[in-house]
Amino acid sequence: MVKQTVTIRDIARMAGVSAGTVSRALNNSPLVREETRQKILQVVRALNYVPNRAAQRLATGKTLTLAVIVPFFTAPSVVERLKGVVHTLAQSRYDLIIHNIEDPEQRAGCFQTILRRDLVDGVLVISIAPKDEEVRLLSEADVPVVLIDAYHPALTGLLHQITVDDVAGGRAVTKYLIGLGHTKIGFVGDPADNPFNFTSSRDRARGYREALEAAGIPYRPEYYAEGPHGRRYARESARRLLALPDRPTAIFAASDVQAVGVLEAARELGLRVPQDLSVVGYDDVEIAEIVGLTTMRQRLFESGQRGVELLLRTLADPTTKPVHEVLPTELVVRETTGPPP
Amino acid sequence: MVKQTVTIRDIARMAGVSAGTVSRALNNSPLVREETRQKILQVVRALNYVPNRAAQRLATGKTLTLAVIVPFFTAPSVVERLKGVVHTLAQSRYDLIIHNIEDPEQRAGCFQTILRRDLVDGVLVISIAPKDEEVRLLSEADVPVVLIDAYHPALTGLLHQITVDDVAGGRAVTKYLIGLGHTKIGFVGDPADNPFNFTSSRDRARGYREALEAAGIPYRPEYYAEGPHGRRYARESARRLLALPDRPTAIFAASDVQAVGVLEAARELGLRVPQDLSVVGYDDVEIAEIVGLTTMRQRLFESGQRGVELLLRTLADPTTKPVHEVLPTELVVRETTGPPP
DNA sequence: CGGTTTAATTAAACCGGTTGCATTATACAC
DNA sequence: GTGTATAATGCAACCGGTTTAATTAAACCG
Repeated sequence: MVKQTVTIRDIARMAGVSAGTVSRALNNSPLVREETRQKILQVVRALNYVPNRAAQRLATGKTLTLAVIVPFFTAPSVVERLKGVVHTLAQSRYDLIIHNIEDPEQRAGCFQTILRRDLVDGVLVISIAPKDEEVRLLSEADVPVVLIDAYHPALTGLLHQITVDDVAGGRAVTKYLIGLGHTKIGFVGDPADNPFNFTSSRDRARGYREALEAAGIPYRPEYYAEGPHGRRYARESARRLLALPDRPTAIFAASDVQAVGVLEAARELGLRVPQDLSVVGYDDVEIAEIVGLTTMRQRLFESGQRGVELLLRTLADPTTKPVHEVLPTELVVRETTGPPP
Repeated sequence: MVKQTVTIRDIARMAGVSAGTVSRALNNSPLVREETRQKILQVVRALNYVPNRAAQRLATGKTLTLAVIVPFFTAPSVVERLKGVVHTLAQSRYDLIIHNIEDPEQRAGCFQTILRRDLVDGVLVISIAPKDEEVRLLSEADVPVVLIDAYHPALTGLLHQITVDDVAGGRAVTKYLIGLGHTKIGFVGDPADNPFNFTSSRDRARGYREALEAAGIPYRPEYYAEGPHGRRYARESARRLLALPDRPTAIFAASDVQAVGVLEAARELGLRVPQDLSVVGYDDVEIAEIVGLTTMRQRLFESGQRGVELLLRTLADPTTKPVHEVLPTELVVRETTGPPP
């Protein structure tokens, strides 16, 4: 065990006061005479004293640390949200510890250990929708939790939740394509049932079906393809769709990354975009602008930012009522969409 | 101050032993009879006891936490390295706290506070080359530090450093272009003198000049352009280069992101790639593959991974000699390069 | 000026673990 | 059986802050 170079008692001795007074002086207690405080601060500066974090935590029960649980390796949109979190937290005095979820099994253990008061003061969860059996764990956690891009109906009113209305977004994209004149519209997304319990693709697909129905266009199962997230799998899915005898004239991809896969498939097959095929993505991450992709913009960075704000507010005032905020989306039309051939 | 629900003394009482024995049992001390240990573990499980981290830290002087200092908002390559760090650390019992550097002023403060034993046990620094005045701070830090994609000659032998040979990389790219027959080769990069003290662009430019010289091609200052990192600025730089009366037939960009900017400029000007203009990037991040960019691949993820390994090794055995590892690079030829027109 | 409030300060008891040292239980040898 | 070495355990002192209660100093009042 290594002893600290300068402790509060050293400061106390040198300033000719007791440790308690030094502590109060540093924590801006009004119980210290201004003159005494100045003397103490002088010594503190002279010795370059910084209080021991572990001791503070033990004594106060506060950790001054927050945790973020994030599936870091899944999608660029997740990184963008994380950036929002990191940026906003930089202005506060909280430290941020990052817990990456690499595979589904880690989830349980992670939730179990993290949600304890002596480890962190609060938790942010990005893009991991709780399963039914995790609801109790989350609602009974003894630290405040904020879900970003994650949602469970049973948690409304218990936790802060920040989402977008993916069903409405999916509807809007599909309606836009229908408005262009398309009737043969395909969908490429993640498996509705996936180990991380990502719900966005599922919800966007629902909006897609609703919009078709509303326009009186029958839903054709052969136009719906799902596969693991990522460009490669999306490309394969798109290949299948585009190889159909009566192939779609437009494809709605559940994310920009997948839309790029669709574009690659189109290029392989010699289809011109948007003349032969229209493609729409979702998220508006940087790559969308680069490849000129029409997409549904989400406020990714802002979602992280907002999550931190809510968490900090709750920490400052634990009686804050948990809210469910729905961030807006916005269609960004670029060069991958046009009327059907 | 909130008291913990279950403490080590509760366990001790219920198991009919002393707190010290419980502590030893949980830390696998050989000083505990197997039978006693089992009895204790049983109680621990029954009460769902987890030791208080703050108390452990205070008592042992170990924090079980590492910090990573990273300019999160600058480039995708940085994110990729961070992923390597996060992934590798998941297998250890260390927590990772992330410190984002958003602007140059934060650097100093960040280094000052982080490098203290009672905050973290070790520090990783990604892509931030120390300035001369920071060298002392780093070498006198009372925790081990590993630099990833960052380097200072005065720190050799004092800290672990993981880099690539950017000068050699720049030379190789330029040589490759010369081999294709190009003699009019431009360079688009970051300012050699930038607030974050990023050195990679500067070094790659040096390699570029060396290769030109070695081939007997005179260096033309009007073929060299620098501007803030990012696609936009690179596009502007490229526009300038391509507007020259005797414009270059190839452009070497200091990063993939910048190479994409160059491609955009070429498209604007109606130049075909690679027939009219060859473009080479650096890093091989995901976007390079998507746009079919010829580039110099770096082992980004691996650099983070390796950094963690070295840090963990040093923590386990403080006598470990600090090394300077140079990771290899590899030219990946795709569709943006060809012989000059 | 003595008595009473009020303001500052100190002393000591926490917080919940770990660990050196003393002590007791157990094993072993003679 | 006693003596001695060894294995387990208990006790209490840490670690370095914060905070309550007790104490002292300063201010106020009639």
